[in-house]
Amino acid sequence: MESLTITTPKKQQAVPEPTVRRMPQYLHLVRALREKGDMYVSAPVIARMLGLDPTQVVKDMAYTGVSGKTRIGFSTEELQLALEDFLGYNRKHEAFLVGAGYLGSALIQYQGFREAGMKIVAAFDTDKRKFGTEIQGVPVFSLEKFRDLASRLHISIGIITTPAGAAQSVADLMVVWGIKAIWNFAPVALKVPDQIIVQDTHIYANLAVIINKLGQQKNS
Amino acid sequence: MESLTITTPKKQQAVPEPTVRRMPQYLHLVRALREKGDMYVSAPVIARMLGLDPTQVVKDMAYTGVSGKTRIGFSTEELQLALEDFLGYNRKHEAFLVGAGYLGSALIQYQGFREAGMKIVAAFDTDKRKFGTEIQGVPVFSLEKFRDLASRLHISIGIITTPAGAAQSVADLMVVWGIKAIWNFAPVALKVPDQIIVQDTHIYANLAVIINKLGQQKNS
DNA sequence: AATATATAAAGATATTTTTCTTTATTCTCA
DNA sequence: TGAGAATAAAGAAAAATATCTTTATATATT
Ligand SMILES: NC(=O)c1ccc[n+]([C@@H]2O[C@H](COP(=O)([O-])OP(=O)(O)OC[C@H]3O[C@@H](n4cnc5c(N)ncnc54)[C@H](O)[C@@H]3O)[C@@H](O)[C@H]2O)c1
Ligand SMILES: NC(=O)c1ccc[n+]([C@@H]2O[C@H](COP(=O)([O-])OP(=O)(O)OC[C@H]3O[C@@H](n4cnc5c(N)ncnc54)[C@H](O)[C@@H]3O)[C@@H](O)[C@H]2O)c1
Repeated sequence: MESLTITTPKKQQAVPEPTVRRMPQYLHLVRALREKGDMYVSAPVIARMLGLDPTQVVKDMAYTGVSGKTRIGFSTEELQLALEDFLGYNRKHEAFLVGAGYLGSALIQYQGFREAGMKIVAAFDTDKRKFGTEIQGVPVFSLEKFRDLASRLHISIGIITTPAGAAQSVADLMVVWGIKAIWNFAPVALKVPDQIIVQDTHIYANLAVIINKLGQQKNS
Repeated sequence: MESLTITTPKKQQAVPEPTVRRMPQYLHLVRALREKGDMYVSAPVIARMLGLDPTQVVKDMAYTGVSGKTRIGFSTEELQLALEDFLGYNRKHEAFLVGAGYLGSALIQYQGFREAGMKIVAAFDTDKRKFGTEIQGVPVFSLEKFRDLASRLHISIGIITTPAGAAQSVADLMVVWGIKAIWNFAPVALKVPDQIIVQDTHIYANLAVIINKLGQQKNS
């Protein structure tokens, strides 16, 4: 099978993940600068504001395709457009969220995602009392409805904010319904087919880092 | 100043951050295994269940101080205790949360943190309507009260879930009040003194990774 | 117009993290 | 009791990432 393909298809650029993770920060900053009226910004300035290494900023900027002017910096307008394009803020991805609890509600309500390329169009739960309700205009359905809706609409992202015990079965469902990427907030390792993108957001992990550093500081 | 110290103090072990971030996953798994009645678990088994490399699991386990038995694996009881100790789940850290909105409420309500070494003891906001209310038994105060309470209690962690615009000023306050670590959920880069630990949880970054991967998949 | 300077960009190096190899132990099963 | 097999542990190699260095360019200043 492998030997039949001419070469590995090679994703078009393969931007390093740490770079991708920094992109939203750049965009946030550049938007603020433009609102302030700044026409240009240099990599060293960006670096200082975000606490990064200047050359790293230059390297990251290279991935946006924007070329800076020596001694002037990058055009903020050009940068903003390039970053928005890079992050896919134009082509809107639609998402389903399963588990309309506290965290799920926070995500649904959050305006930021709308202008960030993702729109949560429906939520699902197993709690009867939530059926038919709305969270910021987003309807909450019974999980039974999921199949029907997902096949009709073109939903690419599935968000899991159910308790840990239910996460795997929800993921299995999402795979069946044709979801392309799963954004998982439950503290479990999901098992899904290779082609499905899984992004875990383990809030615990961040807490662990904090507590570990606190402990280190104490014993030094 | 530097030249006076014999050598760099060298934190006692300096566990790699990726290792620290995996520790909660291990603990979650080991707890589940113990409940199931398993007395031992081997690194390869853990690796398979969490989708990790077996030798990486072995290396991570080494940091807990637990020694495994050849052909048997690690004692689940020993592992659980060691992981809990490593993650500081025993010595309880107390935290203040500022910004009792949607996300803040979700964090406060979340039971998981209580058994994870951190207890949110009070929340603060600028919205008058929230003063005097409680979220799952955690009182919400005016931000004015912050100083007074923080100095009396021994609060080591400050959680910021305010809008981005208010985050820096809240961080400044936290520094003044003697907070040791800041857990920041607002999408901004905080400027604080060196000795203050800052952990950013930029939910945007995860979304960026998903959308980037979706885009790559499409163009391949 | 000439010079000094800040900058982008490309290349090289260093560091961190993961994966691969090897070795030795000890438990299981014949 | 002994051969075989699965494993932990330590070391080496590889990969990914971040930092440092150099070079060339364009711009503001004199
Ligand atoms: N709240 C936080 O701050 C936080 C932090 C870290 C991790 N998490 C994780 O996020 C997840 C949700 O946390 P939460 O605090 O919002 O919990 P929650 O109890 O408020 O919400 C869970 C929701 O999922 C629904 N649900 C349960 N089983 C379901 C199923 N099989 N299908 C569909 N819906 C189902 C419940 O009815 C409920 O509405 C948990 O896995 C938790 O570990 C939350
Ligand atoms: N909700 C999410 O899913 C999500 C996702 C990513 C990032 N965030 C970030 O988390 C933060 C909070 O988001 P949210 O959705 O909970 O917003 P929210 O509006 O629900 O909550 C913000 C709260 O902060 C309070 N506040 C405002 N200014 C304050 C100040 N100076 N001091 C103290 N309190 C103040 C408000 O009264 C409000 O209660 C934002 O910075 C947002 O960008 C949220």
